[in-house]
Amino acid sequence: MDTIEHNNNEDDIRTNVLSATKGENVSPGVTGSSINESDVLRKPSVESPGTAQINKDELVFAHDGRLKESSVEAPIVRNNSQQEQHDPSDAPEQLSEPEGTVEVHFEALRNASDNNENEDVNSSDQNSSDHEDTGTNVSLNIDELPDNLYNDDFSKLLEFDSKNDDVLFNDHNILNHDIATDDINKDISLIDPQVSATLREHTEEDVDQGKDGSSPRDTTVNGIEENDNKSEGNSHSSDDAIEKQSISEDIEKLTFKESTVSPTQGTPVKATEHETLNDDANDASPRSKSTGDLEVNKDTPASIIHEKNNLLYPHRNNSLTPGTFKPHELSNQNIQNSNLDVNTKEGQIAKSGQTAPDSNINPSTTINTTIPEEQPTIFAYARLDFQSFTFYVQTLHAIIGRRSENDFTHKVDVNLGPSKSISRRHAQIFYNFGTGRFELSIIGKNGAFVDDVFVERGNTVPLKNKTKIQIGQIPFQFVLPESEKSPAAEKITDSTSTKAAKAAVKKEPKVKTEPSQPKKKQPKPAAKKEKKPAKVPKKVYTIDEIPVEYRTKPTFSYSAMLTTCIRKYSTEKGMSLSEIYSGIRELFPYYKYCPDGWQSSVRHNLSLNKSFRKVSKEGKGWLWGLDEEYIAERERQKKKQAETAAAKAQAAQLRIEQQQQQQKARPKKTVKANNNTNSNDTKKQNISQTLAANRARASSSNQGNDHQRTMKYLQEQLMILTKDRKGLPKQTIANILTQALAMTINQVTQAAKNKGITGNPLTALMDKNPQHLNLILAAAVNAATAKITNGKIKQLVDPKSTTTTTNISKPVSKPTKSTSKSVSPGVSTEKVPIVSANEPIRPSTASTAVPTSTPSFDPTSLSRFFQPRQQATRPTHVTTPSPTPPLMAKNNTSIPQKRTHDETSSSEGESSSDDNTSDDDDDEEDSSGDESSEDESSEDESSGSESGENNETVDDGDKDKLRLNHDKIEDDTKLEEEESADSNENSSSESDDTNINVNDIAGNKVGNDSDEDMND
DNA sequence: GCCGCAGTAAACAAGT
DNA sequence: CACTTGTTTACTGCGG
Repeated sequence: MDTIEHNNNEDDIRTNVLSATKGENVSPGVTGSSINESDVLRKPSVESPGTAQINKDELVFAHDGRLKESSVEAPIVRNNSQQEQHDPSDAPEQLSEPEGTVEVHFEALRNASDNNENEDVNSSDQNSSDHEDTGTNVSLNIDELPDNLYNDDFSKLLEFDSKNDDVLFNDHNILNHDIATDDINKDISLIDPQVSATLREHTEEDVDQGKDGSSPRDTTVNGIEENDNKSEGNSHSSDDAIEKQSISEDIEKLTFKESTVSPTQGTPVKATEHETLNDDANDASPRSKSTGDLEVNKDTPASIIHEKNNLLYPHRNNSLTPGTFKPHELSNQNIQNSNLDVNTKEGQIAKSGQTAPDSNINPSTTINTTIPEEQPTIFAYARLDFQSFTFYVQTLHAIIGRRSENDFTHKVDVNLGPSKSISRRHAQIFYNFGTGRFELSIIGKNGAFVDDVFVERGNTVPLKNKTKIQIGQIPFQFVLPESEKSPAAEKITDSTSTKAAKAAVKKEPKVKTEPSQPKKKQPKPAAKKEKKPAKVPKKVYTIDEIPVEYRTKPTFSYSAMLTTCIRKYSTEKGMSLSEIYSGIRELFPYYKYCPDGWQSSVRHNLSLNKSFRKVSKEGKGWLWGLDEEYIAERERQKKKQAETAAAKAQAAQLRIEQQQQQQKARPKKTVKANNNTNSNDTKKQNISQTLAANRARASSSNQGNDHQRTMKYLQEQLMILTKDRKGLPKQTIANILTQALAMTINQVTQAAKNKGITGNPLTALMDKNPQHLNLILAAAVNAATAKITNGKIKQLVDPKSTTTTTNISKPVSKPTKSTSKSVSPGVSTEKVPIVSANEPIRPSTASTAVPTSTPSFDPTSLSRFFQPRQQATRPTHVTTPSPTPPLMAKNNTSIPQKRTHDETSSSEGESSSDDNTSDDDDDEEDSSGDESSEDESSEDESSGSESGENNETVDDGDKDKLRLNHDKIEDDTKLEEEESADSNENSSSESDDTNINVNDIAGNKVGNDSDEDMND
């Protein structure tokens, strides 16, 4: 049951730790508890007691972010509690901090939001030193921020649709609403579909958070493994699952079709088996009716179930072959088709030939009322033998529960009758591809007995052949077809650990049932074997399971990630490999969901890259650290190169300009003597130099300026907005502001990102429609206030009163006017039309593109500003106020197959392009920049690449700044920009996680940004 | 087309 | 024996 994605011990353990104390209410982005990641990480061996680990199902993503396998055994079941969490209605609660703590630990938030795992962490424990410091050092990470504000208004504000552009830039709508947090989450549905989807995903993720850490093995209870993870991870409330499904229905369906398991493929099991297996062989008993109370769900429209299944279990390659049971006569097709019938028609035997829409896709559950002998074999994955009837599991997922007479929204596949002791959704049986077996997730609050062992709600246990289950007063037995018991099957399952097994799993895990007993009689032995296979390859996540923002591979190079990770989490002694893995997962949740393989790259990088060194030895492995000197040195070199390049370029530019002037002066004269011969060369030179210069300039000055300017503006506005503090203490205010700022940044950027908008939306918005930005800020402040004050104060500011007070001083250097032209050459040239989800919005582009502040804002202009770069280059697009630029729409559409270089380059690379240095290097250096204070300070302006980074990660930088701001605020609530000289390294790594926050990471070059911010 | 860099994969060895 | 860790090598793709 332990299908936990990371089999790896330490990692898992850590993650477990993180997820362990998952609070009951895990709010996607907001977590009251603060977690010290580093601490968490450091506790390698801490086992999460009783933590429910979530088992995520398998969705395979290629390392590059492509979806490799669609197969999803949907871990549909999850704890109710979790479900509740997901429930939008709960959201308000989520907002409030559990502990009523006024202080918001951003770190925790980050963890929570980014890594759901963190949420799990006990708030109390987790508030570790780092966070405690937060009082002053409030670090904002984008990640920390709740991905979504539970506030209609807010979400509205963030809608970037073409149609939303207006909204975004026009206040009126917003003003009409109360930003009271009460409304929060009121209806996610109102939110942009994407957003809502995101929300759901987040929630789910939250639920799943623990999964990474999932302990390799499940705890075994009397031979029954309790897989909390699974239960949580796998078990999503069916409702949620459905929702998800509905969201991605189409996609899923497609996938599913590919992966469709045809019953025919299965090894037929002979009727005899069935009989043997089934003591009750008399399945024949009229199913539901026979039992009286028991009913096979007819209510549940089979179609729904089918769909669900399809969606949930779209295993392309993982084909689980149903075995055959003799009793019924159902041709394969019939069976398939019949499923629906069965479901729909109560008490009736499925009839062949009936075609349900989806019938061919998947076999569904069937109740067998007929006498076995009379009937030919039935193809089914498993069978539930009740006293008076038999339920054939022909789908990979079946819900067992009490059908509510009135409420038809609750659908159950197996109706256990009216007894109130049975929840409407009391349990789910589903096939876990990860573990290669059927599992039972207990959803009902009253739990269930499995093999005479009580299983509480939220737990998932493996189902072996003849596993006895009792729900309420109704006992039944889970029976696998004989084929499943076959040694072959066992082998497959057993060998999961091996590559072959993995491959097998991916391709065609035939009957991946548990290695149940070769002999039916002994289910227990099977259990034994199960343990071995316990190590499931890795959990494969369905797209739906993966939060949108984590579907794309981070643009950071491994070296950058490693640098960031080590900076953030490492102690003097260094970090172990497993810790590094965990750290990366924390920082870049993408790696929680993607298939393994990246670890190899990590190791490769550690070994190969001189930026990393072995610090000390621990056990069999080394503890890795950074070679700051090397990094600094490299950074310097890059800087130099960049500078020289910039200088060159500038010189060239000057020359050109002079030439032009001269030409103008004397138009007649063709070309200056200076270069007829070299004209071409010079041209080239000039162009390249110009580009370089522009880049350097743009990145360093413009971007930096924009960034700073934006942050400053936000700070100021926040300060203004919160003039009336309503008696809240400084600390609280600081926290609120921090959070609000982070929320704003996060939300805006996220929204822009979702819309495929590139550039720095914040800056653009600030320039274009500061009023709107203020509204967003106000909403964020209120949301943050409500959250931080636990709802005591719902509205700290009146959005209506927001006004733009400050003049936004734009750097002169910026190309103000034509957005298209203004775009820095370097940027413009970039190919990437599409912005990957991950791709941080480039501030630089946006900033540059952003026309100088214009008094009147054109709502439609938003699209212009945030157009993908390519478009940006094109004047036409820019000029045309197309409400919905085609490109923009991409958002979630799909998991980027690969992170395109564009993305990477665009987000990070763009800046780096100047240097040409590999991203990694840049990143590293950048990060290293933290190390070397000089670099940082200087870098801000000088290094184009870095600046680019900054730009890229506006959010990050913003966050950093936010943090700073908070500090400032706390101190005096003054906006003074003086920055205490921060010890770069220290601050980054230890004193404040803040410096090197996830945000930073997200922003690619953490170090620089943060440093800059700090310095600035 | 060459070169360098980065990413990926694989093989292999060593340690636990 | 299985797994992790670390190193090395080879290959590929991209960009300059």
